[in-house]
Amino acid sequence: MTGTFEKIMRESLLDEDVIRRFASRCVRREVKKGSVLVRAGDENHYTYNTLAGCLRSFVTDSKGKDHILQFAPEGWIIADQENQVKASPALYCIDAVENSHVLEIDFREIEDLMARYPEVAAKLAHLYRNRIFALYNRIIALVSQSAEERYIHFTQTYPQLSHRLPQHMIASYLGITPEALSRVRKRLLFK
Amino acid sequence: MTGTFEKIMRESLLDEDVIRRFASRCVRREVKKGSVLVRAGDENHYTYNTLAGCLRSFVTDSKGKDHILQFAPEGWIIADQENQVKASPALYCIDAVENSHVLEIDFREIEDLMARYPEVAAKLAHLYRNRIFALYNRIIALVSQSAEERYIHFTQTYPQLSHRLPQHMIASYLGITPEALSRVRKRLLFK
DNA sequence: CGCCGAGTTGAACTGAATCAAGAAACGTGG
DNA sequence: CCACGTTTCTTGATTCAGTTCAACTCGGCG
Repeated sequence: MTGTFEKIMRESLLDEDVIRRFASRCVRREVKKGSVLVRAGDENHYTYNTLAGCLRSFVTDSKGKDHILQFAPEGWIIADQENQVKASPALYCIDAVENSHVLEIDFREIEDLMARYPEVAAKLAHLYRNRIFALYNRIIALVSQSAEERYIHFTQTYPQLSHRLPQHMIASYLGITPEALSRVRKRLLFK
Repeated sequence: MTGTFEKIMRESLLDEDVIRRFASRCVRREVKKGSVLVRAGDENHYTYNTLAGCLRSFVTDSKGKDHILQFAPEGWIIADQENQVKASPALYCIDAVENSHVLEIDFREIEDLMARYPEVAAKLAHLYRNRIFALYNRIIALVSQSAEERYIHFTQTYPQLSHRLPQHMIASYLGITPEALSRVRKRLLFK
């Protein structure tokens, strides 16, 4: 199974040995469910590409409550890049929701790649842009929809994920409590 | 006053005549406060770069309520790019919050620029990435903070904007009602 | 078998929405 | 420059979605 960055590089028609050199600097890791890849507050230089399984990123707020920012099932890229760009400690935690295979990539390798091969940067720009669309949609959902509407929308958008993930994580992602989600689901049974 | 894209092209050391050609295809427009640049549901091919004044983008939800997604004061870029990438009608409206000077850029010009000059794409990738950070922070704020906390954070992050904008627009951006914001402000006076 | 995390259910509470009405600020035309 | 109508902002009363806290069930796993 080949990583997302490799795929992008290949689509950008980079030399095979450039790709190999990049790939050689990525570390394939097998991580157990629950293991932590990035801990908030620590220094962190890695971006992860899930090959199998599922990762997530989350923040812990001032009241000690967790909020899931993103899930990263197969093929997804997940990272707390903000701390890396700004050279500050990690803001988010990243851990494994399931036993997973991941590619661990040094952030500087990606920066280097973007600087050296702008065609890769162009592809990443499209990737980023799509992420922006998704985030705007999530913001709209948060400000305009009820918990029930957001849950329905989630199950429709990510039908596979909504079966794989524990309910309390979905609740956290949707910005509601596990109790509230439980009640929403109960209500939906009668519809 | 030169546009943001021009600045990026110049930083990317593109030929002066390429820059001029791009600039010649942008339309400088003077828009009155309240005038609508993009109407949801319409076809739309433009990205806007505010030179002076302030624009905003917003959605109208199923209950007829507006939600502001973004403000674009001087130097900012604003667009509903999702509809353009997907060749579907606009999802958002964009209008002028103040009398403004804007640069109207055909989306295809930008796509073209990115395809032809990957170094520009690389710069845009960084721009997009920063937008992603901001959006994540906004999501975290929405799920973890009270209306009061979000308002305080907004005034600290955008002190200039928080004075220029009408209160009900700030409320809309924060995802609360104007009444709620009015009460929050009253409460803050006693602190 | 016993434990522990996940999910459910109930009851009380609360932050913000809603609805309604009034006050203040604004700009537009005479 | 004033008068008017239109937004914008404020304040109060009520309602409601979702939180909180606590107790209980269930299923898996050592």
